Amino acid sequence: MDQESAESQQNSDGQEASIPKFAVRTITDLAKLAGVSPGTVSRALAKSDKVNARTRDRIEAIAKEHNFQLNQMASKLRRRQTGIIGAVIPLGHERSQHISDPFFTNLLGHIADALTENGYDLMLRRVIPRREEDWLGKLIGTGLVEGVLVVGQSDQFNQIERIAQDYRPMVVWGNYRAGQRHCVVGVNNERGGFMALDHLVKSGARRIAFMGDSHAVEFAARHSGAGAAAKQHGVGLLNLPTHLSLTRMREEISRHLDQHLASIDGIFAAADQIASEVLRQLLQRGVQVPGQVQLVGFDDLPLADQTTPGLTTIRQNIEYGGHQMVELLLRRLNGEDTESVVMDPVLIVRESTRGQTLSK
Amino acid sequence: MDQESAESQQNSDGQEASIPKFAVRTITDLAKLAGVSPGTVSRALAKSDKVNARTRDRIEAIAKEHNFQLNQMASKLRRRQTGIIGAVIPLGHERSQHISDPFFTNLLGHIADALTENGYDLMLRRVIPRREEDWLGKLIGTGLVEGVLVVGQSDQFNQIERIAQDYRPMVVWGNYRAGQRHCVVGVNNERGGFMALDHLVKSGARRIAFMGDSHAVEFAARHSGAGAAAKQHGVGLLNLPTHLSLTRMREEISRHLDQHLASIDGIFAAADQIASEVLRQLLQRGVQVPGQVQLVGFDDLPLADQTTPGLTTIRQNIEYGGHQMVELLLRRLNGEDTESVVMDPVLIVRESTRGQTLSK
DNA sequence: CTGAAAGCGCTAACAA
DNA sequence: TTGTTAGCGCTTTCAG
Repeated sequence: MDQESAESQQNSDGQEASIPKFAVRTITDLAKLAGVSPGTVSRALAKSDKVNARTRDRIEAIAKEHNFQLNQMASKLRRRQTGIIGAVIPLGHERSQHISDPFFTNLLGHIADALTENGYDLMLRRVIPRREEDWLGKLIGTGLVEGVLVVGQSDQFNQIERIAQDYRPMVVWGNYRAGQRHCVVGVNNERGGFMALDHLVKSGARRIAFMGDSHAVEFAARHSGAGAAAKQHGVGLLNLPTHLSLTRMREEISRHLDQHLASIDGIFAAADQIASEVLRQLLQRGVQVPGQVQLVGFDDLPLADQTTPGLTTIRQNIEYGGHQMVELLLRRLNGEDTESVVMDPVLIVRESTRGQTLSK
Repeated sequence: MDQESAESQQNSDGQEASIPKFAVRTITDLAKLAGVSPGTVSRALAKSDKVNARTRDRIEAIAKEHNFQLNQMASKLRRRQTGIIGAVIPLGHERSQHISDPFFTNLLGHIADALTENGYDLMLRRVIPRREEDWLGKLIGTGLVEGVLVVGQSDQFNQIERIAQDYRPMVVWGNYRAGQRHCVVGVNNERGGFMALDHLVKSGARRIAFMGDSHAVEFAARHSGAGAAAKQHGVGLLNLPTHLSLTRMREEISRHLDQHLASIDGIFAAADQIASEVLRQLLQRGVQVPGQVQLVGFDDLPLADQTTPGLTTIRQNIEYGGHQMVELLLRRLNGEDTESVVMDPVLIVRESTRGQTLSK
């Protein structure tokens, strides 16, 4: 219908006074300008070698001049590849919707970088599993994403496992459980928990409390590992449930300390943020750390090195983990079948314990 | 060609033993099963009222049974709407690629929530402007995103301004400068800086240092506001450049303190993370806070309330800011032309200063 | 209320 | 090396 107006440089509506250049939005527009067919333009822009170098350069020049960019939607549809990876953070174990665990946001940063390096884009989604039943299936089934990275298992182990049965390109950050189906990257939480408690005992603590939220798989594993170590050493382990959201955490810790401070000399906090708040409340109460109570955290976030005294903690290599997740996903996208990666935790001794390094 | 095999339930390849149900991937497959045309299926799935309620229910049932989901790529292409918002964090002022300012990741969380509530998806991209020349244009021009949220201006004010000239659906977190073109949401940094310094002076400090990275627009504004307050009170303001990346920050602060500690009694750190590290190093050196040196931060991150002594700081309402950004973007997507939003900073007095509240 | 038909903008055979 | 053609899977007129 109005193709003939395409060539005309003048604009009769008189709106745009400046440079009435014909807007070149489609590959066909560009083809017309270059005097070639759309197919050739497509090949040129894809830097295909099946096109004359000279024409390619010419087309590229025109494209740049009009700063033309391919319509990704169309391209992706046709090629049946989206180049998009979905990252989803399930918030099942925290009612508070707005919690932002610095560990996860950190991990996400590394994931984003690794994906970008490999030419993929990242679609981020935070979901409250309770509200949306089939949160994973809904993300996957639409054909929008080529693969999925799940950041944290929350309390959704079974749901993830179910999806993994017939969906390959998925990698999960979390805890590995023997015989599981989905490909997971994470630290050996059980072992980390064991090390934390072992270190406390070897540093002289005898009446030790665990603080964390055992509804989340990873925390549960840390608790279980700590329990094993306690048993082995013949000491008890008091379980004091504590959530991650700051406001809840505060009052819970306060209550825990009110009730149990007198009878404990060691605390294993299942996350550094918890440890940091515990430390603060201990100091506020005039308790000596590590003099009266020794304290071990988990994660080795930057903040662990920022408190006074510095926090003894169990390190997870978050950067390595993020890159590992992406690499495994890429392999899976490629048809390979990858094993889970369980990283060894490392004990970092700072000043919140009396400094006995873990004897191997 | 092979349409006739569609109806057949048996699979001659003998691969899948379990439930050889015909895979229904396209709207056309579904249409066949339901005995209607693709168009009707499309309408039914879109819950259009131009379709018989009974047929709609039937189609929905079949869809659920085969858990069919629309191919988003195709749908988006056809409707010329992607439902995707791009969020981009420019990392221009930090060489270190892997910095993850907790303030921004926090903000991002709120943005993600607000977008989800409005049915949009979020595509996240972190860019190093130096490497990619036209980072904003490249994100916008592809038709992949319907709008863009820029999280932090970094040192890219001009680039953003350039794009804003002819691209409407963009909202930026950052500093407002009179007469600027792009729509920005942020706190009045100049004023915040003023308040911080004013508070230090009113609390008795006279020889005050500023620590921050003035290459970033927002920090520069905080510095400038602090300078104005200093001038008004007739005190000096020492500028001690300090970066955000932890390793650099550490040595810089250490050096600053080596050189200037003797001659200062107040520090305004342009971000809470800087303040927190300053505090740590001060305590380590046995300096009394606020006794010998008073300290004010900026942001009011959770960590500001976690240090001992607690950090006096300038609060930005990050949750409100995130929601505001999304709301403005939605309005712009709707054709409205929105003004920038400049929020008032709030002084939060804790223990790192001697506690004089800002006289109004 | 439903079906037929025409594309969204691009890519990939297949010919020339 | 280039042009032509046939769709990717969906939505949306336009008839009926």
